[in-house]
Amino acid sequence: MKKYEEIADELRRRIADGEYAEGEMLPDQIALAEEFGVSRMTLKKAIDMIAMEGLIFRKRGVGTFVIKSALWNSGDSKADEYAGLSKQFPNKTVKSKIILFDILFPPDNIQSLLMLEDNQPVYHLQRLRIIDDKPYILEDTYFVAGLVKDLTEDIIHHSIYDHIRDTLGLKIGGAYRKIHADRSNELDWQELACDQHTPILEVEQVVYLTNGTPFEYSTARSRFDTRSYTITDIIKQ
Amino acid sequence: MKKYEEIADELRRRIADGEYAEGEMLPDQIALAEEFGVSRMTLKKAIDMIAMEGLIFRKRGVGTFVIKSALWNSGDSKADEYAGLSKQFPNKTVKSKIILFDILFPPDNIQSLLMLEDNQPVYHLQRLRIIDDKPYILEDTYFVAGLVKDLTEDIIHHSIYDHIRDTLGLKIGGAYRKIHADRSNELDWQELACDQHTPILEVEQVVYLTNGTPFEYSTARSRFDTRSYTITDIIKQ
DNA sequence: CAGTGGTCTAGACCACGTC
DNA sequence: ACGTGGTCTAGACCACTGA
Repeated sequence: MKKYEEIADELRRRIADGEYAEGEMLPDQIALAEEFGVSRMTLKKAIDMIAMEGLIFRKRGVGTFVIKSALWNSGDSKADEYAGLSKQFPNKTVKSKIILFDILFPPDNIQSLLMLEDNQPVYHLQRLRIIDDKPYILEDTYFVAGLVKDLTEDIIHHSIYDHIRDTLGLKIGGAYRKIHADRSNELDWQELACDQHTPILEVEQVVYLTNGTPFEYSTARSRFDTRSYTITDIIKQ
Repeated sequence: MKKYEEIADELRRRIADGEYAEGEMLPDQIALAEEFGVSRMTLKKAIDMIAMEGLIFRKRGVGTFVIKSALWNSGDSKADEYAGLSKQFPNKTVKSKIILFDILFPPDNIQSLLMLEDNQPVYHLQRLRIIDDKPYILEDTYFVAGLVKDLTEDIIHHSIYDHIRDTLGLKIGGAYRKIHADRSNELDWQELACDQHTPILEVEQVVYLTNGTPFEYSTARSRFDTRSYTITDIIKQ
């Protein structure tokens, strides 16, 4: 365990426990460095981390303070987003209905978004994700077949991301997302139990590996009254 | 100008100009530190910055590489989001129609989101933002009156965020956002030129100062076919 | 094994706010 | 003037990868 991570953990704990109360000033960096027995640079790295998380803020010439809104506290680790639905809802039953599973050469727009050549095939997968027996998300996904190998019927019924991460050993680097509202289409009516005038929330994304190679293009559609997308945005000053 | 910012700028330029091509390895940190005449710690800080922006990735024991998708390149600085519509569309005419402007004690849910006591009033402002003479966003905003002072008819016709930042000297720290799809309501029909069955994209947010004090709660509604919300998400490894 | 990036040090000086 | 956080150094050692 790196020293700055250990120190950051301890500082997070002190804030959560109220040892450093909201709005109050922390001890200065020199005092903290002495307390933890590290150099000031190392201590500052720990401080930088929890500042990025939005727990504290700093004023040069004044001090370091606990931020007032513990609102977006340490609870929701962003990594969950890529862990799959089963991890996001540990207390619910998550099932999948496979609507379509095929391998093919992608249409032009998708080929270009995934930066593919003409001879590179993709898996095309449509799944309805069902939570506690209610239809929740209608996924339409294209995976680059050369990267996301060995997709089987068994895997697509469970967590594809577990397979990508654990079996294939690929590392996810990030995603580009676009969130729309949309009119519902025939497939929505069938699968999401809605009618022609039900608004739909759609999350469209391209997901990349750490080296910048795109490996997935997908859209995820839900009824307007079952899902919303949340973001906490902290400005780097 | 800080040294690590200067170095980061230069490295960004080299990547943009193709001097370091996509997928290629950069010189190692010691060589770069010597070239720029700085210590390795300072050079690494510059490298860290552009890695967070998603331009490069690193493999310990191997090297530092230019990421393949220069897609989400340095173009779109996120700070724009808080600069107001007039800055986001510099080539278009941005107008505002004031629908409602009032000062009052907020309803309970908003009082709690803004962490206010019973005796703290808020401004309530409804504006239609018009771009190139087309209705675009219907804003419904509550400002904490104790923080966002001296709102006048003149200011609300132009940029409120300029007033907050420049005149009042407040520093924005971040925001918590929720993005929904919704059915349209009567006000939408009137102001956004749509009918009863037009889906609406709504961005609901609480905006905070750097010390964590919330100062704004707002919703921004648009027709589904005029706006979408984009995010680039880079995972810290 | 050589070469890479990651961590850490003990100190120095600077920029800023407050008194 | 003083105390705060921000930057920077010159060097050390470690962890990992690939030949």
